[in-house]
Amino acid sequence: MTIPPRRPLTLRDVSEASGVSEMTVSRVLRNKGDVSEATRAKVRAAAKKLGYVPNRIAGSLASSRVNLVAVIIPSLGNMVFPEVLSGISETLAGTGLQPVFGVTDYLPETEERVLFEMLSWRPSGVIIAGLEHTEASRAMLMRAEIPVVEIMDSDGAPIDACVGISHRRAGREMAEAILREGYRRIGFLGTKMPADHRARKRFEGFTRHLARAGVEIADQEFYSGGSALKKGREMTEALLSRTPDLDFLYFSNDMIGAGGLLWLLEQGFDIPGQIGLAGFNGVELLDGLPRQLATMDACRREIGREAARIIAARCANPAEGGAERVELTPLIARGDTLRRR
Amino acid sequence: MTIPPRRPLTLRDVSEASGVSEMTVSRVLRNKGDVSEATRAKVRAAAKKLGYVPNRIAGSLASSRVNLVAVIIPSLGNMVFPEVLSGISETLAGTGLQPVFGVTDYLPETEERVLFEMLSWRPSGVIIAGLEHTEASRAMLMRAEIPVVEIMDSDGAPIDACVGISHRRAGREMAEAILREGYRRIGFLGTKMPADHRARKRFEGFTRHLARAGVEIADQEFYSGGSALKKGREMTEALLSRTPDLDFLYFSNDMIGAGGLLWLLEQGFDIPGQIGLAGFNGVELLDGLPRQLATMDACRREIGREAARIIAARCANPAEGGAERVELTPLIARGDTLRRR
DNA sequence: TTGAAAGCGCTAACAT
DNA sequence: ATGTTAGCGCTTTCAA
Repeated sequence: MTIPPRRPLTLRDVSEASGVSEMTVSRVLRNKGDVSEATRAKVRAAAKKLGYVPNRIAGSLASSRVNLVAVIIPSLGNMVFPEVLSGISETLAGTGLQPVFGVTDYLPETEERVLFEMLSWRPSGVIIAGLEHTEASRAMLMRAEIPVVEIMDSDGAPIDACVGISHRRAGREMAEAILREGYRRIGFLGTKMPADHRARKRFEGFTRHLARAGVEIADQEFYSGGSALKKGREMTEALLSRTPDLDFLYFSNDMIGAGGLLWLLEQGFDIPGQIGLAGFNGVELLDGLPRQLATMDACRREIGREAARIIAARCANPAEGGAERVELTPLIARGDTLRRR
Repeated sequence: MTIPPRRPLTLRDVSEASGVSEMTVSRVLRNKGDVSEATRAKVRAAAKKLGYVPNRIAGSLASSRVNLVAVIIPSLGNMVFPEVLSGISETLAGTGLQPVFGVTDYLPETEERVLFEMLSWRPSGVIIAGLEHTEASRAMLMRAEIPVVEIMDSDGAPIDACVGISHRRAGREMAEAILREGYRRIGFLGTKMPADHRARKRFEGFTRHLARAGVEIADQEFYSGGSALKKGREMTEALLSRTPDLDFLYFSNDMIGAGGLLWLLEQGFDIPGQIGLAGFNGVELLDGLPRQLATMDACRREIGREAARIIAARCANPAEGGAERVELTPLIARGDTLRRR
């Protein structure tokens, strides 16, 4: 019985154990170059027996190739980002590339720090949420000379590639749909998050279209922190007790929309006759509600997939392929809460 | 105006731009060793102006120190793991350590692959969900000579440290509480996931205690995939139409419990008189439901914090500190759905 | 307080 | 098909 070493194993250990040169061992373990079947078998056996785990730090330094893709998102707290991440993992799975996640909490300075931290590992690409970054962050991304895909949003000027939806347009289309159904006394419920640029843009697109039709938001309510479902209830109650004649509530996300819906149903409101509702995101959760909340699909998984596809393609062939711009089209799902006519 | 270089900047570039030796530049950027204030300033200015991002691959190879902590979890799809991750990030934030997440989809072979992948980056520690792993995974973890914390579960033999709750006990305590309230015709609703060992253990603890009291599960229903809220509804309906005399439903997670609760309320059931309900996890979402579902807090954030604390401590002082075992105590929250008496 | 030399564990490029 | 050599960009160690 051999005594297990106190230090991590190296190629040399496998080389000695198998009687094959380090270089050939390296080739076998990477499936690179021609190695006879006999040698491969010897090496594989030795590596397995020893429990050798290659040192990618050394490998990456030597080859100046890193199989990591940095993925930077604002939050894990709501269900929107996990789905984007799934789309990314799923698509990257077959490519040898590995996603590494970083979370910014919607703070630009944190984003900057996380980005610096990740770039210091010299990843093969970056997928980052949003188009708004600090000057320093933009500078880092531009200097990095690697594919960068900004996701979720297409209203603005991307650094490189971009996959997302237009939130201004999403807001506008929802406004159109609401007006078309004949609603006029419209309330808005959202988050108190100046740094959530996508929510802000939806709001802008929404109010702008209303204004064009001569309609103004009749009342609004904002929240931060806590259970979104509960906040949705509370805000809805507050809004309606202050402005009882509202005939429509536009929620900036489905979770608060669901809370509002539950509360209104309990109170015996006639939906969508007396009051209509809409949220945003198209989360799976809505399927289980007593009524189908109207919403707009944010194409989350699709965005993840596309972004990963772009990164993978650029990594496989760095020469070709310019800065792709993919604008996805989110469709309104009218559900049961947006059909007055 | 200088022409930006086509290759990533190195220490040497900063050295040349600042007129300070590479070694001293390295010291400044790491805040290590004594360097005069004047030199520091020169170096900092040069690094900032050039937009230098250190190469951690080279740094880690040279120092054989890596600031990464591998975090391996089964899924991001439900809200249980994101909260664990938050606890970890939060606690690691001040330590210079950086979490890197990997997802296994509840597949042992995927776990093995992800683990291998992560260990090849020579992380400073591993946090991994569960106590059940393949032989190869266990072997890798043991050879790695780094702190390993298995989380979420304490029913079993950990490889090294361990932070979690006893799911058998959680199941047993819920059974006790249900029986104590006088319920006897009990239905169980859960997931079709043989690899979800924690759900399995809760189920075992639950049925075992019932058996001791001479009670058997009257009926059960399992699901996989889809919106958990919706599945909760559907399963509840199916179960009650098959076995109408049930007086209690134990759901293996809060999301399906919430679905069941909503359906029962719509049908006009008297809760908790006619039928009682309980879930598991203590998710924030429950706060916004029309009634407070009884549940058991799985201490998710706390588990993340503790695990991170252990890793950080062991990294700071590798000598001392054996394999800590932390068993947290999940408390029953009776809510509105578990109080017949 | 600063610098020079050696080498971390691997792989590219070039032998053989 | 296999081996040899020379680094990758940084930090450790030792010297000045």
